[in-house]
Amino acid sequence: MTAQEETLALDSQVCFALYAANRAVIARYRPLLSELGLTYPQYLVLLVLWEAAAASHRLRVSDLGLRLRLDSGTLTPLLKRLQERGLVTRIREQQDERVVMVAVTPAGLALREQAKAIPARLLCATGVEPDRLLALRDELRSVLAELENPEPSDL
Amino acid sequence: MTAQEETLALDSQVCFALYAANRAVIARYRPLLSELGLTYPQYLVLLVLWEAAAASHRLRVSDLGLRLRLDSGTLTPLLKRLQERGLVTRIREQQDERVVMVAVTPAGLALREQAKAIPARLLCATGVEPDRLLALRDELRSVLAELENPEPSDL
DNA sequence: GAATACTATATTGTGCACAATATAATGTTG
DNA sequence: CAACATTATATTGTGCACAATATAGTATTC
Repeated sequence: MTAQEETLALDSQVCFALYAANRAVIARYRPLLSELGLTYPQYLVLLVLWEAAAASHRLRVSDLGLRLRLDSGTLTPLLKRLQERGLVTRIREQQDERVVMVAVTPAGLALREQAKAIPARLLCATGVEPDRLLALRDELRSVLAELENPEPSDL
Repeated sequence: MTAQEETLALDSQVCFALYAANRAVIARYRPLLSELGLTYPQYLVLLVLWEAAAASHRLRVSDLGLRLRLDSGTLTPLLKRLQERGLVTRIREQQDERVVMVAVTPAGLALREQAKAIPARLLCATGVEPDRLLALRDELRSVLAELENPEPSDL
């Protein structure tokens, strides 16, 4: 196998490890989130909204998108589903009617109490050491930052 | 912030780092794969099929699924699209007609020549050090293996 | 060897992701 | 202030993921 062929081997690729690990994590979350009637992306959206509510920060759809790296094509229907369930409000601004503010309702905030136990339950169920996870998170963040740079500076 | 609330902060979660990094990697692949008319999952499928062809191994749909952790609901339509483009064949076995064998066509194999340059081009474009990527890959694999265990052994 | 269980793939339906475009409001410029 | 550009969200269309179910072929058991 040549060097270039070797790099095309599935198992040698970081990208596949990332792809598979991401889906495996989501699969582990699924039964726990299903108890709350939430999907994984909905849960991530609520994490941001819960934080904003705790800090009394108002959030626009685009703020959510920046934070989660998702666009309106993903967020609009997702938020509508959460709204239909009475978990969030979507209110168009009066000063600037292009803007839609998103916030959790009391019912949405109440879900947070049930969600609190999820990270610990997951950690417990999978048995991965917390220190390794923290190190992995930091490394992923660092790689993410490099990937989001338009180009490497030294070219 | 209590310890349980802290674990609910978006930025403290490994899961989000994994989710965001995975999509960032795919976004980096997208323009390169688009030159070949491929999506990222289609590329992963072809990686496996190219390897199988090189090793003269015959692959069933379920073999692909095991390798990529995808089920027929994902693979069947994806493979049909590749088949429509003349890149793969899907042939039902005569001995056991429940089984469908998948293989690349000559046109599909030809795509491999163009795909060979992709990993190097990506590495170059992102400027992440190869050693860090290898370490990250190994750590992700290890976590994946633990996640795919039904339960931790020490409970 | 007919009833039953099992296996492999396909189909259907829901919910993301994301590109492309549309809509509508706001800013800007001559 | 009218033409134009810009901004923010929504809509449409395609392609995954995955649960649930269907279909159809194979193996087993009495």
